[in-house]
Amino acid sequence: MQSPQAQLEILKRGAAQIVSEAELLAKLRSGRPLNVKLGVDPTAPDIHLGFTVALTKLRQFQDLGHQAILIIGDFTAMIGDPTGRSKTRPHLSHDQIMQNAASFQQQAFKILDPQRTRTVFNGEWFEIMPFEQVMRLNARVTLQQMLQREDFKARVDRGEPVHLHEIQYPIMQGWDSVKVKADVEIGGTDQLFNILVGRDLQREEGQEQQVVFLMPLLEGLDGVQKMSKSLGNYVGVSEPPVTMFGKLMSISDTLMERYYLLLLGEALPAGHPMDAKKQLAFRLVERYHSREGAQAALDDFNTRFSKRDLDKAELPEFAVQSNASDLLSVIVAGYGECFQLKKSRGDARRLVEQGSVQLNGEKLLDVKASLELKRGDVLRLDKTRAVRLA
RNA sequence: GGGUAGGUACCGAAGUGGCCAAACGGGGCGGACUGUAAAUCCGCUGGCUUACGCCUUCACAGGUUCGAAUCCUGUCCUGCCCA
Repeated sequence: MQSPQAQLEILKRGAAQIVSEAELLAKLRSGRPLNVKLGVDPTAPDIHLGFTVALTKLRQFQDLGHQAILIIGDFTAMIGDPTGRSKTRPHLSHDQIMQNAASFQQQAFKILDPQRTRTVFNGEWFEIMPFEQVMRLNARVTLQQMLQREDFKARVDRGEPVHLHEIQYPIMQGWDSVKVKADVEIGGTDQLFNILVGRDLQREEGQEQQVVFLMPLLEGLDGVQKMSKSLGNYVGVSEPPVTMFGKLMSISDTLMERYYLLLLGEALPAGHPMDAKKQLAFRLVERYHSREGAQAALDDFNTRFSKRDLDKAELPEFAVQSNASDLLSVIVAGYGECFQLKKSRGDARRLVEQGSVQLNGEKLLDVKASLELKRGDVLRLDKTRAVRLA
């Protein structure tokens, strides 16, 4: 094992804030494996790259000999973390949450070392917690503290509702830390308050306090808001190689620099930005899939976009129904069957009229023109989607 | 519980009896230009329709009216002030 000082240097890389470094160093000096907690609410079945920033850091702790404690917030997910949210989260059923949790764990272990990971569900203690204890924990946090939080404050200022169950969230997250005797809790910078509550509760319970270990939040594909499923600006780790590659290629140059730092832990390489971007996409696809998958995605990207040669690209096969002879029906069916997208005939008409739809490279601008489709024809639907007729 | 202001399309927001499928902004999508980048310009953005037009929508349910997002009644939800 590396010296405490050396470990600290490695761990600090990429971190946004640590409360405090001195405490962390002291814990590292104890020589025992530290309990490093990372909590996640399985509100969605997929992990996206934003969350991998914290997971990657947790893995780093593991590699240094520490114990990861992955808390699956099956109970807290029903409340929904209000952090950074401008609205109350919708309620999820417990069944749905457990399904999400299962696929979540599978994906998390693409990054974590299962040998050094303990997974716990917080429903284990919250489902049976007596109300008396709930009250006692609530006595630890003041209304003023909650109102100072930017997310609640903004909602109050805008005259939007803040529900009481939402302000329970930090307390619950803090109690998780007590239950697992966390030495360190990793989270995004928006988790500062929640993690600090954990420290309070631990002290109250006579435990050693956890170190707050914050990672920067990763911006989503739009480059502005943080990556989140609900904003649709995410890259999921279980998305197919070609999709993942494509999404990464669409980011802006400035965002690419962030991704290099937070996802690869490196500086942006010199050279043409596009080459750097291809390299970024390649390496991330390789990490979550395979080298072959990454190579195939790169090749596909090159033929489809760099060479604009749709004819040689891998495209989904689409069998046109004999009764769907008009162009709009073909387009709508193509979106539905090959891309699971619901498009209306109006959407399809717009695409045609605006010159997005092409047959073998020729724009089809006339909605009502008679169609002569044959096997092997390439029908381009929009910038990123095309099908081959079967 | 009392008073009061509200609930409009993905979001914000105008509209207070017909000219409203509903201004405007954001977001999104498409085209041109590119490196599936950024910036810029143009177009589209409830459903069906080649089109005329038709259909469903302005919290929900009823009602008044030739005609309702707009008026009335009830219900649900939210902010603010008072308790």
